[in-house]
Amino acid sequence: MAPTPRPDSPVALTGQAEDYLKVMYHLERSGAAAATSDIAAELGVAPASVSGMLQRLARLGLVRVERYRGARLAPPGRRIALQLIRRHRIIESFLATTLGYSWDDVHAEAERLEHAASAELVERMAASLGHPTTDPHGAPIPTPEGRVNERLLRSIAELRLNERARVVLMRDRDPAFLRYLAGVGLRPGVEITVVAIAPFEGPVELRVSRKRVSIGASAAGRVFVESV
Amino acid sequence: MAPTPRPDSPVALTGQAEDYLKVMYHLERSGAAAATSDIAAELGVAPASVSGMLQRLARLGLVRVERYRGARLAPPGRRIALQLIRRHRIIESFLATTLGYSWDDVHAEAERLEHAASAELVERMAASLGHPTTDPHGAPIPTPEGRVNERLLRSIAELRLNERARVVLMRDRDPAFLRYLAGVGLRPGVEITVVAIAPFEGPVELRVSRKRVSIGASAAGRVFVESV
DNA sequence: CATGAAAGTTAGTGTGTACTAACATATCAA
DNA sequence: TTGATATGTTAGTACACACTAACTTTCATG
Repeated sequence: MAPTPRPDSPVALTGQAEDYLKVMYHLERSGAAAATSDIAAELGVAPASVSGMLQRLARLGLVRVERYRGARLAPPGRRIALQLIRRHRIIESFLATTLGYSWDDVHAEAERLEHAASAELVERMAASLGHPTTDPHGAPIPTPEGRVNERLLRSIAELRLNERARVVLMRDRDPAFLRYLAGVGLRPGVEITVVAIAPFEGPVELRVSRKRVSIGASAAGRVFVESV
Repeated sequence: MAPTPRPDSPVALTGQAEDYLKVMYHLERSGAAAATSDIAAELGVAPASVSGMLQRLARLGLVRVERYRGARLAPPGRRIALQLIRRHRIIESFLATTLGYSWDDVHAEAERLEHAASAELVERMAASLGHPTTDPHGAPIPTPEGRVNERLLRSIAELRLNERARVVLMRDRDPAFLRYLAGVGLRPGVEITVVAIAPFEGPVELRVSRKRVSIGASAAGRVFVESV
């Protein structure tokens, strides 16, 4: 028996396979194909495992792999990823609203429940929340069919002076780097404003939740944001 | 990596292994050791698969197997089973109470969620329900530590005239038989009263939710009930 | 543009969980 | 007591998913 698929999923995927699709969706938001090593870092598995899974997903028509240069979601894979993201965001909202979870705690719980919850459960949760279209971080919740209107992703390095934006993801696998970013307040969901840009690939100065922060140009190139 | 265990489980078991323990718990309630074929029928797997899993669970100290004559839960296995049953019953109650599920629909959903929900989530649900000690069918909800006060299980054939009892489980693998029982109203949770007992292994007449039902002695021996 | 580092893939292996087919044990009935 | 039947186990296989080690491709840079 395959490991407990949900009854309503179109193609019966395991939770692991779903996670690969979700991670790929997030990685692709910055425009490029999802790199094997980025997927691996995001999921905490070895790159070799990613190669294997991508082949399985390609066989199912969910992703398109270009050997040695990353993979992109095929439309059916993208739909599944978006439905998973819908589940995730609605479950998070529900747990926080109805069960008094703090916003830091919901993520891990939602991460597991999103693979077990049926479409019906998610829709009941959505209904009890009044069918929200964004989660409390402002991230849009895809429709049940898997449509979203997500804004263009750019890196901080591409922003203009005084521009405001919301941090969406970090494109880096180094935990020390991620800790550094979190330490200065750069976490997904946070709003920033560009206060100054030094010339010649110099540092970018930001306002991050009322504090001034200066980060190097290369760090700025790895933190992705969307317009607000 | 092991397939996504919950962070709080004492021994990190997969959802499948947990299901075996749960089914064994229910089967053992009628006193005898759980038979390989009964576990197989309950889980919808081949008996050979059960033999294999029982060996793995025995290695973990969760069950004690007597070759060719069934298996029983060891105390740690029983504790895990009871915690799973707690999860299940609280999740069912929560879905029905808070999200408007009907009592027929909750089972399948809870069946999947019970493996994904953390102890914290279950306790939050329990708190929001006012820490119930029985589910709406009257079945007792084990404590978080895995204690219950379950009444003795007997078959309908062992009941006395006019005795009332609640159906708990059917000890049979034949789907046609199970359909027949469901057809006459004999389903887990239903209350029955013995109205007449024919002598010489004759049929037993019952009142099942306001209707009179007569079942054969051998069928009566396979439907297990608890006192109310 | 050659080359070495970084990134990706393949090969081989292990574990969990399932299956079927073949064999072993238990049990009931003659 | 001895079979026949029901029940249970082993052996061999498959698939999903992970790993490490070894190999290949890409790409940046001297």
